[in-house]
Order: sequence, then structure tokens, then C-alpha cells
Amino acid sequence: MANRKIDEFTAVTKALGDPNRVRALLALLQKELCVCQVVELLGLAPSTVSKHMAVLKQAGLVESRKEGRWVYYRAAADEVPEEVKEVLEWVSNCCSGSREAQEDSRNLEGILSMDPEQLCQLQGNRC
Amino acid sequence: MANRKIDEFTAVTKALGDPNRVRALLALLQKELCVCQVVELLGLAPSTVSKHMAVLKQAGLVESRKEGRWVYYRAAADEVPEEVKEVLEWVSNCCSGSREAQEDSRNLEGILSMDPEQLCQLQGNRC
DNA sequence: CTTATATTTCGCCATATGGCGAATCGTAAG
DNA sequence: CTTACGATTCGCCATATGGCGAAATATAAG
Repeated sequence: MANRKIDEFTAVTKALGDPNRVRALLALLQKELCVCQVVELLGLAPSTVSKHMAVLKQAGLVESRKEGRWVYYRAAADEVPEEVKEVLEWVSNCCSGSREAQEDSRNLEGILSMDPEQLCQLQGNRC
Repeated sequence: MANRKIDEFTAVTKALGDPNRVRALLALLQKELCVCQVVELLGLAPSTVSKHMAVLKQAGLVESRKEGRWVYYRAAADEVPEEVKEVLEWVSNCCSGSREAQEDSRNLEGILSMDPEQLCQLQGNRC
């Protein structure tokens, strides 16, 4: 990210400026997740989560992969500028020890224990 | 900043989410400045700059020092958590090479060449 | 004590942001 | 082709944010 325009830098910091996006990112650093799983984790509407994912992706912090009807997101890792990796590490170092992040990690285990299809059913056809 | 609550983390990232605040911070990393000088650099109203300084200070990124009627701000440095220093270094590494930052640096030289008192006069008694 | 002045606070406005539900899109399955 | 469904886009609302000028604060100077 060195030598970038300030606006590009603030695109990243803005993306990291929302607690729910940080929570999502911390989860995505642990595991690749589909939107439904993030919805379950954050307790937000699918449309809201989708928007958050778009912001994180626009900032270059996450990547996505489409598989059938599902879209999987993960923290940026492949062929990514060194600076992005450093940012992700920074976020992780700063937040992964927090109470909220630890609780999210615990919830994430439960979410991962069922398959996405089953999960989406439980969400009352919200997505 | 390790193990902080996510809200404390986003206080920092939010503070870094505005281009004018980043520009101010980059200047403050180079030199301690009074509000009038930042006003001159950014071309914003004194009240606006004052608010920006408050946000940066709240986030722990800058410190201030009062000297008579003047308030001087500088990038946090003394007895500051290691993590804050790393953030400041990150901002500097990311942005100080940008065109905007370089232009600001050039303008800053001119601003520093006159004394603050003189500068405030030129600002048409706006502050 | 009064005046001048650097900064901050306050009140206001315009725009941005985060949230939701409804509608749309894209793809798998009947 | 039609249906089902996960994800996204759209339209809307409430709140947050960044901007300014005016008023208030605090301190130096007369």
C-alpha cells in the first residue's frame, strides 16, 4: 500500500471503521465463509452483510469465490500486496484477543458444524 | 492495541478514515503544529480542524500541548503503546509517498517559514 | 478591568453510512 | 421452461459525519 493515494488508504481504513465488518473479517481470517454463515454470525440481514462484504472486497481485504448459488468469502491471501497482509495481521493482533472476537470464534464453531444448506433453511428463507 | 475491544480498534480506524485527518496526521508526524498552521495547510475552517484534532486525540494518535493562547498538536510519541507507534509508522509508510502528501510537505515548509502570529493575521481574523 | 485573539463548542445543513425488507439476478434442480 | 433459493441490488429510513459560521472560552496584552 506504500505510495498509494490517500483516498485509497482511507478506503481501507474506512472499511475497518465498522465493528461488524471487523468481526466479519476476523472470522474470514479463520475460515472461508459463505454469506449465510456470516449472516448467522453477525445476526444481520443478508442484504446488510452483502453490502459489508462488498466494502471489504473493494478495499482489497477479502476475496470471493462463487460456487453454484453460494458465494464464499475469505481474507485476502493469494497474490496480494505485502501491505495488505500486514494490515490483516494488524487487525488480527489488535482484535482477535478481544472478548467479542473470542465469542464470535466460539459461535463460528457451531455455525461450521452444520452445512450451509441446513443453515439457510434455519434462517427462515431470509436468504 | 492488542487485546483491545473492537470498538476501541474502530475508534482508531475511524479516525484514519478521513483524508483530511490523514493529511493532518502526516504533517504532525513531521512537525509539531498549532491549529492555525493546520488550518492553513488543509484550507478548512478552524472549527473543523479543531474537531478533527479532537478525533485524532481521542483515538490516541496525537498529543497536544497548550502554550499561551496556542495549542500545539503532534503525533503521539511519548509513553505511547508500541501499537500506536506501529500504526503511525503504517500511515506514514502508506501515504507519505503520495502526491498529496508530498505537496502538503512542500506547503508545510512555507507555512513554517512564517511565525504563527503572522499566519493567523493572514487568515483574516478567522481564528 | 477591558480588549484582542487562538481555540473550542454549539447549532445548523448536506451528505454518507448502516440498517432493513422487497425486488431482482444467477444458478441449480424439477 | 419453470421453480427454488442464495446473493445482490434497490429504495427507504434513522443516525453519523464533515463542513461552516456564530457564540463561548481562555489567556495574553493594554
